[in-house]
Amino acid sequence: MNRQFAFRPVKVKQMNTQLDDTAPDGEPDATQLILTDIQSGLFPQGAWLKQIDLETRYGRGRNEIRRALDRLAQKRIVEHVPNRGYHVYKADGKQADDIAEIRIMLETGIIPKVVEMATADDIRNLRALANRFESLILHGTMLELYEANLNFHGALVQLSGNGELNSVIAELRQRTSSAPVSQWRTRARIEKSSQEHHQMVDLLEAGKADKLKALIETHIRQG
Amino acid sequence: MNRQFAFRPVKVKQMNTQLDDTAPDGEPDATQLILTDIQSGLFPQGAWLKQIDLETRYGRGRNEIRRALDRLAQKRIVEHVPNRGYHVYKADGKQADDIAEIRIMLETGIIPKVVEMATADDIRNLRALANRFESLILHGTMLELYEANLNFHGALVQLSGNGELNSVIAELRQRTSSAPVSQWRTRARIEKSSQEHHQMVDLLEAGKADKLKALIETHIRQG
DNA sequence: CCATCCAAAATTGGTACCAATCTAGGAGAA
DNA sequence: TTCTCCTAGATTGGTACCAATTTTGGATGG
Repeated sequence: MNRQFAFRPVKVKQMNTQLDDTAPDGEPDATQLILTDIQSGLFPQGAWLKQIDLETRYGRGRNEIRRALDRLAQKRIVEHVPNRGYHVYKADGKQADDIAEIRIMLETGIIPKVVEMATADDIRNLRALANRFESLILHGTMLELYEANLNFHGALVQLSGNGELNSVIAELRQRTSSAPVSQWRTRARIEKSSQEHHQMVDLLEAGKADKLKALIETHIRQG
Repeated sequence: MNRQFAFRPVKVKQMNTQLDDTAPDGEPDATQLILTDIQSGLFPQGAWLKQIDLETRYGRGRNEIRRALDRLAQKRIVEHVPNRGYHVYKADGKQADDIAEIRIMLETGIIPKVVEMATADDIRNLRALANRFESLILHGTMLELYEANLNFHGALVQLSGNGELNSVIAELRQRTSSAPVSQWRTRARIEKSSQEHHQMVDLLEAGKADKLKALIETHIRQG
């Protein structure tokens, strides 16, 4: 047969490029729902996640729950014990330090490139994100604060032009901050964080790479 | 009731701390099997992985195959298209560069600590691993070489004392090297790599952190 | 009173089946 | 012939069921 490429009406289908996909209907993936409930402190460290409970809570089939739990286990957010089930991972102190160390290496490592690449628009954008975090201290929930913080750091990382880095860092952050966000930090610490966000933008604008690196290091270490 | 902690014969059960678990019977997980077949080039880039084929090939139930494919999709080694199946991810050039960049940041970032921590035993061990790689150039398969290389770098990272770093780097490596190992590199490049392994051990023994960093950077970039 | 043992209930996890969807290939019209 | 439409086959993916394992709570014996 000759016509190897007949033209047919091709239905383009969206592929899953995201890590945690959302259904096109706006129905969020069960993985994300469970993760949020862990981060919000609803499921504390060590809690057992029973499949039936999750099934009824999120209104999903057993299958989707099982898949979600397996994914969270791969990300080491929950732990799987055969024939016993899944429970929320207990973050070790040493482990948290190790992960912070990795984040420091990555988030400071890209700073030279970030300083080089940042445009005036980028800096405006970062300022907006820093402001958003600041305003949420008073009027937002802890979860919103947590996400605003993620957005700020994510935007900074994005400037490096390294598309893979974001997913790697996001994954790392998910691993530690599964500690209840409710008692994330004290109010004083949060306000200090907010100030540091603004300082970071200032240092970036001034092009002071070394001082920015040092600030990020302390910022992550105390977080 | 008063006795909150009654002593019963406790059956200790092994938990899954590894990323890709192997069953206690020595039956390897389907995820690992498929991954190896991808890395060995049996399933080339873009190939569709049909569930029935995998089922018969590995002698596993449909369920385990599905779980394995989902895990590989989470790791971005395969891509999932709804109602069409899973196919081997096509590695982008830019993406490979980005991942190499991340590896450089991490593997050079820990060098100060590695230099500080390394004992004479550690150095002997590294030499042995470098020798093993060298000897496999002649008598080993490409897959064995690939794994020996992983072992060498893994041992080096291990010296940093950062337990999390290994899993992060291992995951990164899996993402790029899903390109067929068969045509991994030319013979000349492999021999150069082997030489560099030895040089790295030498520099580590001499305590020359900066030169070691530079060598690792070029080593990763050309790999 | 306390530890041990046993049976019932609950939970996990695998297998089989079936509906929804897509692809391949042939029949029919221009 | 060449394009379009349609049916048959293949594949994916969800649901339901059931076996294996564990936990719970009470009965039994020291």
